[in-house]
Amino acid sequence: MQDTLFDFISNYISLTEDEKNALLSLDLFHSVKKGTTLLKEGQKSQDFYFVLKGCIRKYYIIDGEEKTTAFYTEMDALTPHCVLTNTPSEYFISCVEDSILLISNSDVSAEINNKFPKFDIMCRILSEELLAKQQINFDEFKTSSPELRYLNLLQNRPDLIQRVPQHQLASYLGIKPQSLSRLRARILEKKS
Amino acid sequence: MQDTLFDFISNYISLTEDEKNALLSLDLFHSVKKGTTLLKEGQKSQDFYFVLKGCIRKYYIIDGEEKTTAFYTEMDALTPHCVLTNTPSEYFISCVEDSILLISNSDVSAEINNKFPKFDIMCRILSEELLAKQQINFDEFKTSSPELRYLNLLQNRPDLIQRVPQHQLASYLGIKPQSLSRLRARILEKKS
DNA sequence: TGCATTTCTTAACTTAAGTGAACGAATTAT
DNA sequence: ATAATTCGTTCACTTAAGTTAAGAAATGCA
Repeated sequence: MQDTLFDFISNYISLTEDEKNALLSLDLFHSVKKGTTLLKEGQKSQDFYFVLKGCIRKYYIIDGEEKTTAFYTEMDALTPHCVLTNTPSEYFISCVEDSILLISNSDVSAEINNKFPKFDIMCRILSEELLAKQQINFDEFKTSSPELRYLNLLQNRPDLIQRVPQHQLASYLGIKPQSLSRLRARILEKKS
Repeated sequence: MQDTLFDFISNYISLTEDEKNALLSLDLFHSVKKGTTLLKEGQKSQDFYFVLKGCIRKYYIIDGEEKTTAFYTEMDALTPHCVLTNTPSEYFISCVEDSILLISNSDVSAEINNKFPKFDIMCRILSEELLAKQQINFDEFKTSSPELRYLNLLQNRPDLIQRVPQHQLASYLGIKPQSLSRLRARILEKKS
């Protein structure tokens, strides 16, 4: 399981065995059951997450309705907005599948960065990469219709469509579950 | 005019007069006429922009249609994606109004960061802030209808509605100009 | 296992956005 | 200053998404 973590890290920096062991000794790995809520609206938290296995999602509740805005799967990192701003969270984070997560916080990561300055470098690259990805994603969403968004998802993250409930997918695409059903039927129609 | 720049910078780090003069001596300020294209699709570039006065926009051309995904006004910074990845740009950047811009590039900013390590700190805070803002923006867009997006814009960036052509605004909201006209008429109707 | 709940799909109807066209107003170019 | 283009709005019509409701399928729980 930790292999996923070290694979990920090796994309950015290289670690000695000692460093790897130091990381593992921090005991940051957690098994989380499907359906568990990791962060609630209104709650303050210092924790950020790295998905080793499974899937977590971020969602708002607006007028009593869940609006899912992101899914995080293997090798995705999530730092909630409230951690950065130290304000109550505006959204929820919960587990879509039984998952194994690395859960850390500012204190721990400050300690790590202290011991291994390399990590600072990785964090910088990571956040730069993330910003770039985020912008492209945003642009893609803005410039596409719901149907195109679905087709893009089918291309880029086909696994999501299998592992995530339809009604969560629908709100992720910016539409209602009924519209997603219809849209899929429409696409099948066209193919034949 | 440079006051805008120093006001901005003072939010992050403090500069001595010497440092300010060193910055000014680099001659990074440019006057750009309305309608000027700063970056074209397919083009590679190392330049990034900081808006001192005026407004620039980022847009894609998809199926022959302009899709505006962002407006940058006073105190906004824009680093095109192609600068980060050193790939041909997927979008255009052009001037909405006569503007005064700070235009810099990796070489110059490496030089600045070398002379004034402070700047590195500012850049890190900036990109962290930007990422956070970007995420909130994205979520807001995803969870809103075109009408709500327009009303939010009216709240948060009322100036944009005045200074930007309606058809560019429309595509920024993810709809056609005709729909924006209708939507505005609908809102006026409701008010009365 | 069986019951209850949640989830997914289908359908009919409503509402809002897309499309194509027309026309006046504003802007730009000559 | 005038002609030409671009821009914004309106309209009629089409298409797609929202809404409400119902039933089937899957899931969770006792």
